[in-house]
Amino acid sequence: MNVKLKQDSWINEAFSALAEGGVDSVKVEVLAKRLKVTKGGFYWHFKNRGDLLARLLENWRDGRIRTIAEQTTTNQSAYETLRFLLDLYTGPSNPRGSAIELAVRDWARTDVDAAAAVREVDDARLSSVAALFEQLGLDADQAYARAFLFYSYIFGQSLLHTGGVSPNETQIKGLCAALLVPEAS
Amino acid sequence: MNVKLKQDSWINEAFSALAEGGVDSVKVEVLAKRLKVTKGGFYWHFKNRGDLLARLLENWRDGRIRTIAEQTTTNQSAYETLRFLLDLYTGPSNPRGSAIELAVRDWARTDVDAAAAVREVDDARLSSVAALFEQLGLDADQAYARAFLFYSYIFGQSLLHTGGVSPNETQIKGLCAALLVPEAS
DNA sequence: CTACAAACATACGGAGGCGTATTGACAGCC
DNA sequence: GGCTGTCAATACGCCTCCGTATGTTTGTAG
Repeated sequence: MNVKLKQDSWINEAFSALAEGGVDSVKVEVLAKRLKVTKGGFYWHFKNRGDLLARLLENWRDGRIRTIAEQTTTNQSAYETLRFLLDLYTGPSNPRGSAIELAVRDWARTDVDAAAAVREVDDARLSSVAALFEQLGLDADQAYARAFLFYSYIFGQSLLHTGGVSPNETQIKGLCAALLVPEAS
Repeated sequence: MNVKLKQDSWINEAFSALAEGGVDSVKVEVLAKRLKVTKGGFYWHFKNRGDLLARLLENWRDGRIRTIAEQTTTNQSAYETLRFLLDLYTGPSNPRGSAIELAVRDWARTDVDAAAAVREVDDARLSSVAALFEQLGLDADQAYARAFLFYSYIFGQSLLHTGGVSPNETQIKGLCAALLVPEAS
């Protein structure tokens, strides 16, 4: 109960640190200072730093898988759902979430557990979105390819740092959306 | 001369560390150990650690901009050039280069200089590839949108960790390529 | 052979990080 | 009021890393 709350406050602060500076900046003593406590209690809630990181990973993985499941089991049309997802992850919707996403993916480059979590999340997302594309009449391979491009584009938004070269941004987004999501049949 | 060589060996080793573990793992004493020397000489070649990192950034930026310029000023058709680039960055062509790319982009999340370098590289790449799409008959906005998707897809290859859900991979790549690069007019 | 500069070695101080051990504070309950 | 479990404070040892200061070698020009 209350234990869970205190644990969660550590985890929450750890996610913030993860978002701001990657795994390497998730440091016990830094988190303690931010929570206005010393690290004395940390080792009550967690076995060690690795334990915290493992919980971070579980937490992130489960949340992402649950979210994509919720977002794709609406009673809207597949077309509308796809458009909705694209709009959702294409704006400055959730900077913290995007930062965590990128941090975890970078983490996955050097940690097998993180890589496994990312793989599970990606599989869930790709199959969910591919299912939506299949509802638009595409065969399995076509749908999977679209889903892959779909998520690539979303990550591209966070990853590509474009300066002034970009023309009117909203128009570009519209063109990309039109290329990714075929018109409703 | 020889000075440059010794410096470059530090820089080269630093790039390897960057590829393997991100900026935070570019550590003076670790590099020294790998180079079978002590850190005594490091501070002869570089002012401090930040100096090394700045040189890494310049080095990466210049190399990437030069490379994309070379790869897009061929005497092949725009269509063939686009296909070539897609094949090049879609296989396991250059794991080290891809790792450095991702590491720098993660670095850019917390460092303004890194962000500036990434921005310059992205602008160069996007405008170069957009020019190719324009040669295929697309207008400026359409070409830019295609270029954005083009690079998003390339990064998606490195970023999305897909497990067994993916069907035959080469077929998917072909479908993505067909969606990204329109047939020659 | 000498002299000087380039490059590395050695040794130090300081900071920040992890993990442990011990003690202290503050519940709720009997 | 005492007991016990929960959580935090304090203090310690150890390690890694940065940066500096100072020696030590090596190459090479004169």
